[in-house]
Amino acid sequence: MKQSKIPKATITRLSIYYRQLELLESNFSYMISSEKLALLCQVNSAQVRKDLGYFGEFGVRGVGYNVIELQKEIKKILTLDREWNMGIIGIGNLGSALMQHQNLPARGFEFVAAFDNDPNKIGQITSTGLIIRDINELDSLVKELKIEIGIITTPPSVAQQVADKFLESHVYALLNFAPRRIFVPECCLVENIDFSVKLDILTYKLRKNMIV
Amino acid sequence: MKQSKIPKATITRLSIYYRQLELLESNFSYMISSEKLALLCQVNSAQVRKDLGYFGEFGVRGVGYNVIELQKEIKKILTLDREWNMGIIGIGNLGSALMQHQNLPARGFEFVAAFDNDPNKIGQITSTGLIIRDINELDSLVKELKIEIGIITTPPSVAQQVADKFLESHVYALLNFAPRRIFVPECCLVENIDFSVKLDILTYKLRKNMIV
DNA sequence: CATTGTGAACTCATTCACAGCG
DNA sequence: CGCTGTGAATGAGTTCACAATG
Repeated sequence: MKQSKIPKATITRLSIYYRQLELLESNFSYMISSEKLALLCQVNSAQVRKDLGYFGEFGVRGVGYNVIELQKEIKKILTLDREWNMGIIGIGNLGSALMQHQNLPARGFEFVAAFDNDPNKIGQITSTGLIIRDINELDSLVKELKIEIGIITTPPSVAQQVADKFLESHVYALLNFAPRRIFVPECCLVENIDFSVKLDILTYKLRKNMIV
Repeated sequence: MKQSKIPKATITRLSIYYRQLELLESNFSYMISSEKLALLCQVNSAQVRKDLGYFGEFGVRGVGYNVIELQKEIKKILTLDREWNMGIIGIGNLGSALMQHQNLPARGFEFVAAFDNDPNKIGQITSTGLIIRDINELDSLVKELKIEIGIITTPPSVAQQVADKFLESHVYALLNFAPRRIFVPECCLVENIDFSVKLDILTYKLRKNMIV
């Protein structure tokens, strides 16, 4: 393992390869070449080999990669070979939708606590059986439930405050769905998911491609 | 306008600048320097100037950019200066959450039709007042309502079929929330939003940063 | 002998550094 | 004088091309 400067895009692609491998396994594929996997994931085959090459030699020359073995390796690389406890703040439509997402628990991501600041919501039970808590309880629940990942599904106006709360409670990995950049110290990881940005990209390209 | 090879990331950032400018306007800021805007958007100031430079000269040397003017320019670049009609297929939790999203209509993105294949859902009214339609009605409604953007919020197993349906109906810009790559011809635009990929990135980095 | 693994070549993107200008 | 606009320098990421090999 020569962990020399791994492109961020490589990690994204590993995640995509992984899901494709799950699919291949469920179709009883035994081996796969970088060429075929690349085709399925819509990348270059050299890209697949290089991405994997950052972490080891997982293939057999002249043959390809064992589907199940490669899955296991990527699982290890991405640290998906364990459970991750997540807390979510902001139990609106989006937050509720995420909590009900079937795929997440299947992949080791578990919502263990839900928070909101709306007195009408606090105390209610989510469809997945969690009691909606007051944000003031965050600190104690993070400790008790070993929450390591924070999900922000609040309106943008309070996203920063919510991020600060997570930090105070020592949750240093955040997934931010609010369409606003949040500021965090060096030690904290943030990934943003902003679908209005994606819509903007579509409309830009639509005009540029002269489809419109 | 010298549209010579504009990085895709530039478009993403323009969208981010735009939202930041909206915020600045609501705070009654009149002018902003590339330095300050860069700080707010967490990028390099030369990056801001270069991104804008692809499309024109919008600033005043020695002074900066007029907040309202720059907004207008970016709006034009991203084609946000008009309405976009969207159809959505897959009215589960995520689909419902998206339709209720306040920000989208405010920015010109309107859900004008909702589709599902579940007979129990078809005919029901969404919280935003749309009748849930059978997917067979897609073709006629695309024409009638001038749908130009398709949103896919189905389970991954049917994402490809749904994409094909959109293509048959001449919807050539798709936003795919299903965690599966979809295959489309050259002429069609796809943007993927896959939050489990983002979670995988977080867990990878968590271990790498030795926070865990 | 088909396919991996990988240095080298290339392409794309970001940042520097400063001339140009209001 | 201060900040924009931009060519030039640097850096990052992808693809090529082929030697290595099960």
